[in-house]
Amino acid sequence: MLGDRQKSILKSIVEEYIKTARPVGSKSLCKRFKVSSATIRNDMLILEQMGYLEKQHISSGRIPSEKGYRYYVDNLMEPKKISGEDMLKLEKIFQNNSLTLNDAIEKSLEIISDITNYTAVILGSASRDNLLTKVEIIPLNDNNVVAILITDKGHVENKQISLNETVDTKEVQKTSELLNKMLVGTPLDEVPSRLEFEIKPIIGNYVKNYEVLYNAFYEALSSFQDDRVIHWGGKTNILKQPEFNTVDDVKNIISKFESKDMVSKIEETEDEVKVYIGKETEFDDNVTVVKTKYNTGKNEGTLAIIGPKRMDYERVLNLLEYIKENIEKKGNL
Amino acid sequence: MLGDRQKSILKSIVEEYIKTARPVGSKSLCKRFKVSSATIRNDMLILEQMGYLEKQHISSGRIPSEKGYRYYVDNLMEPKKISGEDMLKLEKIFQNNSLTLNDAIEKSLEIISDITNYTAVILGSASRDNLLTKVEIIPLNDNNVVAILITDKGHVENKQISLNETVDTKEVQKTSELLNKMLVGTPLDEVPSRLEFEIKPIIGNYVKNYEVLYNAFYEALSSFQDDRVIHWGGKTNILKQPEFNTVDDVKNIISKFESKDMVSKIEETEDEVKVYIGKETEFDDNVTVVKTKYNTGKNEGTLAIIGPKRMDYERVLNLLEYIKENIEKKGNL
DNA sequence: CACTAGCAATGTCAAGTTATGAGTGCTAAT
DNA sequence: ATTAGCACTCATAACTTGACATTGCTAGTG
Repeated sequence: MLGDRQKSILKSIVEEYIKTARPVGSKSLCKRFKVSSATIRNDMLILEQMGYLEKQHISSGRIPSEKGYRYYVDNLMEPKKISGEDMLKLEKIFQNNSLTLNDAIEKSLEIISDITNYTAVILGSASRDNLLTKVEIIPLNDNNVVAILITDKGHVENKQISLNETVDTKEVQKTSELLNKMLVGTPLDEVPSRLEFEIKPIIGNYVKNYEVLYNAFYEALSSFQDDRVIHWGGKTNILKQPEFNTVDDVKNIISKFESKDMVSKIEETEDEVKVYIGKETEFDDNVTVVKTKYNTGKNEGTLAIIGPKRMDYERVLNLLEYIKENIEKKGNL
Repeated sequence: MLGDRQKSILKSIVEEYIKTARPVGSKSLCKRFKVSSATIRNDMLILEQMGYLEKQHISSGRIPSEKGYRYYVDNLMEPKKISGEDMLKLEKIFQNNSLTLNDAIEKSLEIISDITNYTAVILGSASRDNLLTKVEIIPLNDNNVVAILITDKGHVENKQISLNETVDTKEVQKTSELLNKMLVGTPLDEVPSRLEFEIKPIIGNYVKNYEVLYNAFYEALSSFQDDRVIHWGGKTNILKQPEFNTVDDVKNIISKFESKDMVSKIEETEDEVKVYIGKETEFDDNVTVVKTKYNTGKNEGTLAIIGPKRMDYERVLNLLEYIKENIEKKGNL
């Protein structure tokens, strides 16, 4: 479909635009291809007609379209090795055995956001993937207790509970034992339904005054559902990119970062490093998201890099690939 | 110092500017004061010379200076009662007894941010004010445990710990018991030093292989130090204000919201509702922060509203006052 | 047939121009 | 003490201009 030179021109334009953020004109490519600018222009025209390039206005140079970036990522870019400098910073983290996996993940993504100037996000594992390991109920004073849930991934959730009436500590204790006996091993997102259908019918047999306690716990344990650890690296880095040069663009992306459905839009289910460009992200048309699920057996979640569509794909893909591998290696020890 | 009409003119200008965000000209005040625009201008000139008013350029109307807002807040504004509508929304929260104090605080500040379109912040109590109530150590697998700290205010912190070598569960258990015996009742910020000077010298008597455990716990418990619960309401609300109409202003305030010393800049030590305008905030020259410490005996922290200097002071002050009172009433039950 | 030289056409951008309107400061009169 | 009147200043928006970059097209060339 595309001639060799056309592919090569597309590649050059994408890479030049990634570097400079300015539309690329035909003249600037003459030397590299040893043809006249008119020839380049002819090829550019074809590339534009096929949807790989765009113009900002009739007499501007060309910039890659989303289709163009996609073609570049899928067919043209050449994997570069991670630079020695970058490698050094990351190796330090993964060779430090006293860091927990979570700490290593957070630190490495912070480094990526630092060296790339993009924004990095880590989403902890979804509640459906966490099995309840222990429920702890700790009394604070007459009316208040703290409920703590610990999951098999080491994730901890807590919620303070206010009991309308003073309840005997022993009853609280019994409830706690019952919950542990019945709920350990349950995926976090099934806790509410098991509370309702398995605990509720029998709790009266064990615990006096059970209604107060049951209601309080039901509300507390249900509220964990959509809680999710989010860790940001370089949250405002993306604002440094020249594409965010209007007030509206900046406000818009910041609002999206703070919005409630950000988690669901960013979460990745695929096991490899994937690239989503512009509309493909379903998050924001102006950005590219490179992301992957990591899974160490004990622990899983999503790693994501958010940057402009004009992203340094070769570099970011390799960095993320490298980190994913090292996380999974470390996690399997 | 200031004549009655001059005070009244200042009040009008502040209130008009709060409402419209546009400089106020002399003509627009003629009707209200039944004098000519020239007379108003003469007074404006005096107010400007005394530092209460400013001009954006030589032929613009006047806007209040920081000193002008300060004078308005201290001397001119008249406390308005909270509107019935606002009151209704807030009462619902404080009359719901099954909400914990923390939930009530969060919900009420979210409502304030909603109805005012400013940004609300809640800072949980500082670690120095939290006494350790319990340390829980929960094993996940051979190499990993979760350490959980519970404080008397119901605040929970947790940290996963990776042990380089496999350690006998019994030893972990003993360490946990020792930590509880020695540390319960300690303010959170004194935990590290007590670990070092009281636990370290004796832990060897109780626990085999204590070095691995001690080091891991030291690192984990020290990392809690500056952790602090921050809860935002309407974090991006402030961007809706017309004063944030350049890219730089938006980037600047967002960066400040994300910065590490945000907590220390916002924390309030005074027990009443206080107003900090512009430079007085020591946080950002373009904003006003209205804030107060709340203290229920069991629980304390800071409530803050961040908005433009052109803030609806009468309303915000009363809302915050109302919430503070209700929090403390509820907390003392 | 692939390539090229040349050129008119079209757009951005920055700088300069103009007209309009809002609002001030000052002065002389009441 | 207050006012009417006027010259003055400045922001803003609309328009103009010239410099520049780049394109699409056409007529040629090897």
